[in-house]
Parts: sequence; C-alpha cells; structure tokens
Amino acid sequence: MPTLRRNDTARRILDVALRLVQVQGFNAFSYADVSAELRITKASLHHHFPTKAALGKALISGYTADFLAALAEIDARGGDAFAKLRAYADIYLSVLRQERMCLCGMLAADFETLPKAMRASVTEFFRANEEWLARVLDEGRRAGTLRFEGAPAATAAFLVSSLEGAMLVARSFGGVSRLEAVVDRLLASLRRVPPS
Amino acid sequence: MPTLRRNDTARRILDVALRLVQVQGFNAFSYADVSAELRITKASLHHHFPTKAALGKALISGYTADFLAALAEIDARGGDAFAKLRAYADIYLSVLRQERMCLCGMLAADFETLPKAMRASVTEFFRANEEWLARVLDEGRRAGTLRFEGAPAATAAFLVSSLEGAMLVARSFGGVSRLEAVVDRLLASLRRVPPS
DNA sequence: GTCTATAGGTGGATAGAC
DNA sequence: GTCTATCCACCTATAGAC
Repeated sequence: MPTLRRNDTARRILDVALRLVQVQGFNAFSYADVSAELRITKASLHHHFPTKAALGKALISGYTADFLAALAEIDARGGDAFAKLRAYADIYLSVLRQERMCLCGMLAADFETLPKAMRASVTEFFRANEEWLARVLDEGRRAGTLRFEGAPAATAAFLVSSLEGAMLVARSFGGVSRLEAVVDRLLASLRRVPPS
Repeated sequence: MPTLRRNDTARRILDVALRLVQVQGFNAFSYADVSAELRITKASLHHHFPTKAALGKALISGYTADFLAALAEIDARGGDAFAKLRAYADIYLSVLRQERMCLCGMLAADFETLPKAMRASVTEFFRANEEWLARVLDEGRRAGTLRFEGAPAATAAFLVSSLEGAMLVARSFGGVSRLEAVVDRLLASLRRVPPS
C-alpha cells in the first residue's frame, strides 16, 4: 500500500499553483511565483510538470475531483434537495471567503488563450456540476421541496452561470456580501413554500 | 469645431486593444499584438498611451461611456420597463455574438493583477449598470409591468452577476445559446403577467 | 507622430552535473 | 529529485533621429 504522500512535492506545487491561478488567472501566474514560494528552483518544477499546460491540466483534474468528492459528500449526508442546493452554494461562498475564485471560472475568462489541452477540461467541470445539480433539482421537484419550470438541466445551467458571475463581480466590490445576496435570492426562488 | 477624428490613430489603437482585451484578457494582450495589427511600431503606441495602465484606463472609460450611451438610447426609445430590460440583455447578447466578452467582466477576472488605477473604474462600470437597472426595475414595478421582491438595487445586482456569468460560461461551451437561455429565464422571472 | 534601436526584465523551457 | 547555468522569445518602456 503506497504512502498517502499528502506532502510530497508534486502535491505542494499543485496547492500553490492552484491558489495562484484562482487569484490571478492562468496567464498571470508563473513558475517563478511557485518557485519563490516553495523555495524550489524552476527547473525542479519542470521535473514534476514539464510544461505549464501539463500543470494546468493537473490543476483542473484535481480541482474537479475534489469538487465532485464534495458533491458526493453532500449526497452522503442525506437531507432534502433544498438542503443540498444550499450546501452546493456554500462551496462557492467558502471559496470566495478564502479570497479565491472558482478555478474554472477563472479559466473560462482565460479560455481563448488557454492551451488547447486544457479547454475541454474546463467545460467538463461545468458539465459535471450541472449534471449533479440537474439530478438534485429533479429530485427536489418530484419530492415537492423545490419549484421551478422547464427542464432541470436548464435551471442547473442557470445556477452555475449565476454563481460564477456573482463570485466574479463580488470580488471586484470586495467581500462576499454580493455573492451571499445572490445565493439567498437563488435559493428563495427555488424553494417550494408548502401551502399554509 | 474640432474634427470628429473617428479614424485617428488613438481611436484605432483603442478599437483594436478593446477587442483583444475582450477576447484574451488584460494580461494576455500586448502592445506587440496591437502593433502588428495596425502596422504601427510599439514605440508609436507608447506615444499615444505611455503605459499599459493608461491604455487600460482609456479602454474602460470609452467602454463605459459607450455602454451608458446605449442605455440612454434605450431610455430615449421609450417603451415599458420590460422592453428596456430586454434591450439591456440584448447588449450582452450582441457582444457575445461578436465573439467578445464584456470588457469589465474580463477585467473582473484579471482584477487582482490589474494596475491599481484601473480597478475602481471596473467597479464603477458595474455600479453604473446597476444604477440604471435599478431605476428601470423600480419604474416597472410601480407601473405594473415587472414583478420582483425586495429592493430594486438587489435585483439589479443579481441581473448583472447572472448576465456576466452566463456570458463567461457560454463562451466556454461555444456559441450564444447558453446566454440566450439565461436571458429568457431572467426576463420571464421578472415579467408581470397581467391577471387574465 | 512615427520610426530604429535598445534597454532591462521576465516568460517558459532545457542541458547536464550532482 | 534538485541544482546551476543558460537559451531564446517576449514583455513594457525609453532615447533620440527624422
């Protein structure tokens, strides 16, 4: 059984690079930034991730895996669909409270200049998010805890768009209050109020 | 009376730089790109805009002025508040159809690495948009053509966030259909259906 | 107002020793 | 797996001739 290796070099490189990309974007961060912070030479970084595109792909893979694991954890906790949506939105809030953006939101802004190998992975992140959301939305509507019109997939796409945008705009105003306001509004619009 | 000078060099530099930033972001575009496209040397560009920050500020000023002029034009056309909201959303759609992003949406993603002199101007763009939207929303609710809860400013902030996010995510999926879907949903959620 | 030339720095990436 | 040393392309910006 292999060691967990939570602290091995590749892991630490990914952690630092992830934060830098979430804050600055893919074009604005450099191997030199990571090098300075970890006090490892740029040449060593290239040993672990030969090109910036390779590092970028690893970042998206890890981020998507962690995100999907968080969604599985939400499912595992049980609770109704509305609670799951709230927990989903809380992920966005917690990322912004760490003064970070969604990795793939940032990469979506960088999309046109991204190495081609990274682009499909960005889209796939959104698609996987929407797939999970669509399932929760469908469950909730059937169970009577959620209310919305049309296909679950359409509402799921709407939620992802709104949360990503709110996160982006909120940061430029400073703080998380704008994202909180959008989350409250989105949840309120989906909540099925039981007849009195 | 000064010439209109619609085609003078500074204007052409701004036009090209605007498109490049809308597509690639502020960090990804360079004086060299503009230089190549206009076949003017980088040194000449620096004559008109001494620093990249100065060029960036001019871009935001011009973009905001054009945007506010478009909003004034919407007001001038008359029509009810719902029609004005639709016209507002159509601006976003038309930008994306040109395969561009909102300048300030892109700059919001670049926010942390932006020259400090540019940051307040980005926020101001959003603020001015929301101010216009809040007024239209208030008018519409009073006149009975729009329906929403809470302060107009809160709904205005929500609209800007959702449209910016939808634009960003839509591009990574290719095409404008995702933005169209979000626009339809936002407008439907605000429309006051007259009692039958 | 545009040019040539260049400065001074940083970018991603590689070779080869240890 | 980490290092030193280096490459070359590109970056923003400036000096000074025309």
